[in-house]
Amino acid sequence: MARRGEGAIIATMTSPSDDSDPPRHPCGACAFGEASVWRPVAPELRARLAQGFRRRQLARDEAIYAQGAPANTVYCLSRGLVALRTTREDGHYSFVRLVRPGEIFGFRSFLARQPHDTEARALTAARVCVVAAREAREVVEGSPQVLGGLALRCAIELRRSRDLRAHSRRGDAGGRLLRLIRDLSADQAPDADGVVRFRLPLSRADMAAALGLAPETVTRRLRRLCEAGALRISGRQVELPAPAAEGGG
Amino acid sequence: MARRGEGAIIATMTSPSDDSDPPRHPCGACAFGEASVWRPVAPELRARLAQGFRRRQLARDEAIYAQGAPANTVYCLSRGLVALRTTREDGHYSFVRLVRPGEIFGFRSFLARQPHDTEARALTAARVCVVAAREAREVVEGSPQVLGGLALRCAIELRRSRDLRAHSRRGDAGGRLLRLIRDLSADQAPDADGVVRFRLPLSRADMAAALGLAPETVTRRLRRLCEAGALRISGRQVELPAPAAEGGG
DNA sequence: CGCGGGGTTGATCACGATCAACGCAAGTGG
DNA sequence: CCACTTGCGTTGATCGTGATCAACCCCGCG
Repeated sequence: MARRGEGAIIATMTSPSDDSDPPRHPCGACAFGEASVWRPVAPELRARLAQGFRRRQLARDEAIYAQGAPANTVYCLSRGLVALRTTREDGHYSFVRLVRPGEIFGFRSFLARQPHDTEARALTAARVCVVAAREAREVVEGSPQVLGGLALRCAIELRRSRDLRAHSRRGDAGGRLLRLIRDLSADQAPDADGVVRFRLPLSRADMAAALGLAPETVTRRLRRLCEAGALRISGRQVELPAPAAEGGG
Repeated sequence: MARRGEGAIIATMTSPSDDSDPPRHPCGACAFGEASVWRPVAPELRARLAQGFRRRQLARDEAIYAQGAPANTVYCLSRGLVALRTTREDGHYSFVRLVRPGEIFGFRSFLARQPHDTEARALTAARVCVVAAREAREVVEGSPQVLGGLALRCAIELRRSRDLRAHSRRGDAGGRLLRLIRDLSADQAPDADGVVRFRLPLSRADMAAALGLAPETVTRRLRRLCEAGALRISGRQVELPAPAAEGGG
């Protein structure tokens, strides 16, 4: 439950317990059964929830919903990574949020009853649990605890967003970039030698958008980070050496 | 109900209807009775809400709660302006949010059941409605609609925060600064000649923190804006000429 | 009178944006 | 199999911007 580093670009939710969790309600089948927003669902609503529930397998780069689309579903990511982006009329796009396993998305539009203001797209092969808005509303209206959980997630997300904004200027681009990559590697288990090797789920343009930089700057800073020995990167392939226990606090 | 400009630094909630609204429930006394989060309070809970309810008059620069303080209250601003700021260990502080009349604050910590991560301070003489967390929780647990309203506010705030982050880099510092000042003047009625005259509620340092700039840059850009005729400013006193109907769509 | 905080000004400089060109790999179609 | 295209990433050159450090000013205040 330890709070992640002050300036963490991306924070994790609770860690998945085990996949062997018995599927007691629709969402119980995923690893986040206990932590699911739908968890304390009233028995009489369980069937209703099951009705609006379905699971979806996503290929890398597959779209989940488009910007401006009506928000008639709430999503929970059980595997993989999902990016939330917005494109504006002038063509500029920004990286709104990275969704990690166990997190829900699409709920902001669901709560506000507005069309999605972001586009959701799988960054890797992924699996999402989908709950139709109609059933979701019934469940939410029937069980205040679920609504409370939703509100809590929203509050958490709000804090994260604020932290992001506050820290978006802190330090130089290199430091922020390194932090972003470290955060992206958080799910990856280190190799035997302590080095974390993984495929970067974000393009240079994505990283640039996430950090408020130009793609060229990302390239250059990455190279400087390489030269400084902070990491090795070739294309999307990253090697992140053990952080040498520098995380004091 | 028209949505504010895309890049509005600060968005307004609903406009106050009238002060003559009969005080049907504790919050009915303020101008936002109809729009209050506590509004659809169940009759049996009204007394409970009244118990935890009180009103507070604030002088300019008076603190409402400190960063790190336990979040045992939820606030609704009925008059004046309030600033939410965070200070970090290294001394740097950031301007998290400006609270306008009709908006609630302190609810994020209330929802997350965490101590306040921001400090709240009145920027002008202000009046807040305070609801004790204990009673607030009872009301929220007893009436899902109130919780729903709270969640909605949270969702709105989340969107605002995201927009802020996405736009925080857009355009040059001068443009963002002018937009900030225009937003700050939104409550002010224009003079007979169409010029809006008001006292700036933010210090240079606050504006800098809100925009991610250095105070010196704020000073310089303000002067350039003056020279360009976009506004007149002397100390905290601002004159904002009519925006020449440039607000297209 | 000295003090202190907020605000201003000046000089300097590193940083990152921008534009343009190029490399490279993965598709695509013949 | 090879030309062609397309998108992503890289490199280079240039330039404006805003951060930083330092000094100073102004004003209120004890």
